[in-house]
Amino acid sequence: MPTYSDNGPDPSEQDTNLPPPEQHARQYAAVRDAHETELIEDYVELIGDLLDHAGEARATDIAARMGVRQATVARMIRRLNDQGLVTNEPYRSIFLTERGRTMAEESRKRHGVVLQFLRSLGVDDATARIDAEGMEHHVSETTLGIMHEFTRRQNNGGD
Amino acid sequence: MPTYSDNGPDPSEQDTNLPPPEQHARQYAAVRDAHETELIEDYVELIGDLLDHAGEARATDIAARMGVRQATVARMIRRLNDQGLVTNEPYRSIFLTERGRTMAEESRKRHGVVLQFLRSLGVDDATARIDAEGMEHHVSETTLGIMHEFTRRQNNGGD
DNA sequence: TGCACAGTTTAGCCTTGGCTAAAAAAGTTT
DNA sequence: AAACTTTTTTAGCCAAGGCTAAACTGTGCA
Repeated sequence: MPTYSDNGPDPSEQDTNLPPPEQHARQYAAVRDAHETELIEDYVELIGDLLDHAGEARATDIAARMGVRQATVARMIRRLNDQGLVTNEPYRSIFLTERGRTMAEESRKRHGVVLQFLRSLGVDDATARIDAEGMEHHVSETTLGIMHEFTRRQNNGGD
Repeated sequence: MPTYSDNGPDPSEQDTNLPPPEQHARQYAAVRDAHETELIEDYVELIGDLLDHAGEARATDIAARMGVRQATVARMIRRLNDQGLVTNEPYRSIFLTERGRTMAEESRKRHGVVLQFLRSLGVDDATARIDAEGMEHHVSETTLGIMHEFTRRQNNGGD
């Protein structure tokens, strides 16, 4: 039976010491890597959501939902196109490529797991949505699995 | 006309519907805001840690631990100085101002709560450290409080 | 003392992701 | 069809945060 409280050696000591420099550097590098991809993922996820819910993804709607100007969106769309994540013909709606769809689906799933986890923890909906949006890109697969399991138990148990 | 934007409170539907555009935009805005401050906070936190543990904070050490070049650190130090977070004389070690110390302390605390929470959840130490580094800046006060409480219970209960 | 090396700083390049302003295309209304 | 509005695109500005290369300072050792 896996348990939640199976943490490592004496936690009271571990916080006060710094990790070795190389490990420390890898931690920050992981954060920087996440930053590089996360905006891309957010756009792709949003485009996927818009396609599903509204049937089309227009630059205006993306801009309104991202809270940025259309010019910013236009340039980002070009970048997504360059990276083979979307297809778009001038002055037409935007669609996801196969790769784009895969990314959108993964993002959506990941986002959902984090959001539900936060709700399961007892975080109110509005706060959970904001936090999930930011946390989503910094949660490893390992942690994501644990969050998923936690949520499942919480929902089964609290029935 | 699309109807997806005016969704009711029905909880089973909430995941599949998009939030209203303005709320959606505020979520992304919160993430962008966090990004603006988080690197600053990371530097200040690291400088505080180095001062505590090594007695001084040298640019070389900061660079090694952040995993960036010294030139990058040098410019960041200048920014921190401009913002009244550190004091530094040319070719000398770096120190925190009162404001810097406050920020470092808050960051350290926040970081600690998230890290311990992840450990309490059952995440292994190395993974927890990486995830905490990224998540730290995206966790609201509300959620932080809940995480803290969760950890406390877990540690008391699993004793 | 003087020289070499380590550490720091400066200068300047690149990409990203905001922005505004203005041009161009599409859509709507009269 | 012409005129007006909305949407999209393009051009160009700015700050942030990486980088390299080179200049400068300080320290330690022969």
